[in-house]
Amino acid sequence: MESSHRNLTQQVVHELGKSIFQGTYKVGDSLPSEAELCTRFNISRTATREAVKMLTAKGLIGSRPRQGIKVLDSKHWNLFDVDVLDWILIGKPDLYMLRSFQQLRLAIEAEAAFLAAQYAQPEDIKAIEDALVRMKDATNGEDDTHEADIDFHQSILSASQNPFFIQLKNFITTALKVNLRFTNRLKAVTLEEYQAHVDIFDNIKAKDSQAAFDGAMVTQRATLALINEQIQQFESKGDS
Amino acid sequence: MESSHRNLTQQVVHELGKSIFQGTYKVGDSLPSEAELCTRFNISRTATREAVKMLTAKGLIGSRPRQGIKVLDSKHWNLFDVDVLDWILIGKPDLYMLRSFQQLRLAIEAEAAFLAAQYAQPEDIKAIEDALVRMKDATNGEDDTHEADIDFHQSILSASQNPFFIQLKNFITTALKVNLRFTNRLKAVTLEEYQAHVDIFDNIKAKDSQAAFDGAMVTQRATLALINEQIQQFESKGDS
DNA sequence: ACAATAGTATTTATAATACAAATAAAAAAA
DNA sequence: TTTTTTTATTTGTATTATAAATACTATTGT
Repeated sequence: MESSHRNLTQQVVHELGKSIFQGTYKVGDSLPSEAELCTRFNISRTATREAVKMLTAKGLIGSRPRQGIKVLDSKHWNLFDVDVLDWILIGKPDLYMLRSFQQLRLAIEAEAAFLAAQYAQPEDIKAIEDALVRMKDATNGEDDTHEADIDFHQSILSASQNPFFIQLKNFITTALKVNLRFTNRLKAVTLEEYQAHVDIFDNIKAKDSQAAFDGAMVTQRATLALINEQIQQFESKGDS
Repeated sequence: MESSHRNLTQQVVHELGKSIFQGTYKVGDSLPSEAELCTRFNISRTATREAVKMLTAKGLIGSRPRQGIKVLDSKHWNLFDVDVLDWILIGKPDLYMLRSFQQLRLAIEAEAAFLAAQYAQPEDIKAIEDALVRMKDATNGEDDTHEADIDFHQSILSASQNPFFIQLKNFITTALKVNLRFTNRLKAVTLEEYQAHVDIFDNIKAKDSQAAFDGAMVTQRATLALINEQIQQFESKGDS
């Protein structure tokens, strides 16, 4: 039995949300009617309707009398919602989705580094440094590389002191997880990658915002280039 | 009577959402209990609960038995939700909020221009150009400057072909509106500003992504610098 | 045959009531 | 004082009933 710590309504929200991103219900499709959802999940109309309302609030579906419940066009989806990002991940994103993540990551993380260099407080610097230490330890197998990596990027966003960048922690975290799916290296980050992180940190600590920006940008563009190569490879294979 | 085209639940969502961003209920505060909300809005528990669930889905509030309904910490708020952005605007954002908007705008719009140069389809180019024409007309008072400006920025985001950038249209639109609040120029954009837009468009059309990026970045950094000046002025005035 | 109209059926929207579950606060016991 | 038990309050879920919206059907008139 999964996620029984959540209440009924939230479980249904999760199930339906997953279904949408797994393609069970596509854009424009009708979901089962309230009545049918009740019987299918064996719950009351109250719980069903509340679940529907929550998905409505996240921009995934819309409901009108007689017309039923329909999946809205994806332009309405709140892609930066924590739950939605979870469902994207569960829905097994493809290479194109990975690229979309990386394209926005690049934009956000470079400027976040810039702002961190300007506005980071001592405790922010410490948080970044801590994550960095754990990354180094991880290269020796002493810690989880991936978690430390996530913490590193998250603490830079925090250091920006900007609520919008901070809210994008969810997005960046999911982006890193998607990335991991494709690169699926069994072990630590390379020393080269680690050094790039250190360089960015040094520039943030030194309050050299432009250097921090440039450093992050170079790293991110490199990652994006790799993804584009993979896509090109994939597409030429498909053409033959 | 306002917003009577929406159904009851959504009206309550709007009222409560507004209240939170207007400071009626602050982070950590309890909202009135379900029972009290029912009497206050003169609606059934059904409608009340559905409204609460929608705000919960947007990350604004949380509810637990006996503890009641509380405003969550702002780090949980879905700041990129259309409704939330509306409420931010209604809540009369200050200079610091304006800066936060601008900081993220800068990151997004520069890279969006970069991607637009790479991936824009003919119809995207046309949409950008159309907006540009309407902006020029607006300098002669023939059209609404602000709307044309919004369309210009939105169509660049569309041209990126990236769902995440496209979802950020709401954010950019709100950012532009917040900006307008502070600069509150009665009339058109200056010719200088207009020319900057044209330059970016030309580079996108010429598929020179780096130039498009640089052009957008310069413009955005200039805007940010202006805001920072205003903040500095404001802060020095407050110190005296 | 076609168009406008009226009627019907289906689905969501709202209301009202009842009870269950969680939990904070108070009372009792150790 | 500390722990346990009880109690009261609030949200969570279920059920039933009715209203409102609207797609579909039948009817009517031309």
